[in-house]
Amino acid sequence: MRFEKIKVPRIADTIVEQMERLILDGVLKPGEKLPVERELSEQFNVSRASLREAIAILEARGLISSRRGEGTFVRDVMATSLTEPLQELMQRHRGTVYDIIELRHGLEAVAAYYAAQRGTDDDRHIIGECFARLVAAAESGDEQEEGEADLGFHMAIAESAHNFALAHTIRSLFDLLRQELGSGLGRLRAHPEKREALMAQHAQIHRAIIDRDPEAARGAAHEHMAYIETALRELEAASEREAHARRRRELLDDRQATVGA
Amino acid sequence: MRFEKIKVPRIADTIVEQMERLILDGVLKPGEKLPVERELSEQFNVSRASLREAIAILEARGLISSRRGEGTFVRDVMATSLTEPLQELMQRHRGTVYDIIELRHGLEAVAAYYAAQRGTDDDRHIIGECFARLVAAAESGDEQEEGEADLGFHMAIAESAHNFALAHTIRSLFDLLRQELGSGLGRLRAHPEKREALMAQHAQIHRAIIDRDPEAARGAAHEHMAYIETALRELEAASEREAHARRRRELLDDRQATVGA
DNA sequence: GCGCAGCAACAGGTCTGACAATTGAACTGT
DNA sequence: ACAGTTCAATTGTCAGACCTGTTGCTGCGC
Repeated sequence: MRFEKIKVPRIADTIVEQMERLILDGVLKPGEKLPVERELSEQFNVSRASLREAIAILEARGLISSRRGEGTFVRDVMATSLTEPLQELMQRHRGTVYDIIELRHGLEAVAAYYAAQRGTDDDRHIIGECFARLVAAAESGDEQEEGEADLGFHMAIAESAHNFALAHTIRSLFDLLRQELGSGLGRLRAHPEKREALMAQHAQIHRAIIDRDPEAARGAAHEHMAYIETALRELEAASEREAHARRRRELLDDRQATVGA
Repeated sequence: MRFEKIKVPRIADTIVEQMERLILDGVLKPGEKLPVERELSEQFNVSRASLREAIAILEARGLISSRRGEGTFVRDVMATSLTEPLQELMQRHRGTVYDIIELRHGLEAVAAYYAAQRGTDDDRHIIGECFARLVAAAESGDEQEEGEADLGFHMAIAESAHNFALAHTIRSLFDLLRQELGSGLGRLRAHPEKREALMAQHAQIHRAIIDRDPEAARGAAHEHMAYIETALRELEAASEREAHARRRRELLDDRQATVGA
């Protein structure tokens, strides 16, 4: 006979559940101030330590926010993105995106190599169609469509390598990068000369695979990813400089205003 | 004049950030048991209450999980997105082992390259120790130990590449291969000349990384994996031929027996 | 009345030490 | 060898204290 293992929920979790319910049901409205911790712990009949753990969890989920000296407040719960833990982790730590791009760098090169080596006629046909879609999207100027077509093109290559594990891994990397990379690549494509460089690289990869030239395909994929990596880094550095300059200008304006007055 | 509001981060948040970093960097490996709370709070020089809030947050984010009476453990954040579907895939399709080896082929080359390029002194020291362990295991003749030491050596290289995505992907591949590949590599090492070839390749990779020669490291890793791939395929073909010959002989024996009777 | 310094109450943040509940392993008697 | 018991380890919970930032009041001088 099988019995469920008895679970003894922690007090903090129970409190979190209750308060989550209250917030989601709208009993606790956004912006509202919660009772003070000491009072709450009395109402729940738990120690303040347990209550504080519950608050820490709720704050981690973005449902409430507490400020020392002021109190604890209910936040707007619009952003209840139920993303995977890893994605949240990546958003909090800058630089992890480059780790993934770097990994993709290596994998794309391998995928292009094998796609050129053992892709079938069907594979090449599909890759050709994806490439045509990418070109069309680029000419139409539809940002969204272009991004999707880009991913589709690379995915078609990965599939053509005829390696389950490789295709699967590349696909998961895409999933991880979809939001992060989307905006970055969008800004990248805003520069005409960079946009053309990307398209030229895509064409080169396409050509090499159609020509069944594994080495050339690998080289082209390598160049493509290297270009993306450095271009994104430059972009980030540029926007950083911009922010810095803006801060300086604001400071200067303030000073002049003071002198003028 | 505009000044940034000075922020006083809570202790718990600081701890969370540090531990997340450790998990990303692979210092805290999936499944690993953390030090007990009292010891941790001592190391961080904070009270146990603050540490527990940090733990509660990390648990809410799905990065760790703690069980009363047992301890606190690091969860596998990559598992959901990388390993899980791959495992199903492997069980459904036979012969995907070579796909995975091929994938590993590409990953190991990249890992060796970056390990040589940006491995720290500590990293090289660890790799050296793992290599020594591997050599010792090979001389002692302990099959089990040699297999583990082999994986440990490669894992040390992967971690020295300082790319969390790469390290975690290779780790999950090892988990997949551990059962499947163990026997294959064991039979491979049964042949003295192949065993020596593998060891020579390991030594070459080791040397290249210690010498900080990325290209050489990548080349050595490439050769190593290519050798394993072809050797395993030959081994399989050989045992296939053997089985075929045996079937033929059995068939022949049966016929003779029939004639005799 | 107005502006301001100082002060006090308040609220979250941290620390300490203790005890409770649970688990896994060591131990012990048979 | 095995079943049952004990025990140490570890997280969970509690109570109380003190620290630190925030708010707003109060009283003073003008």
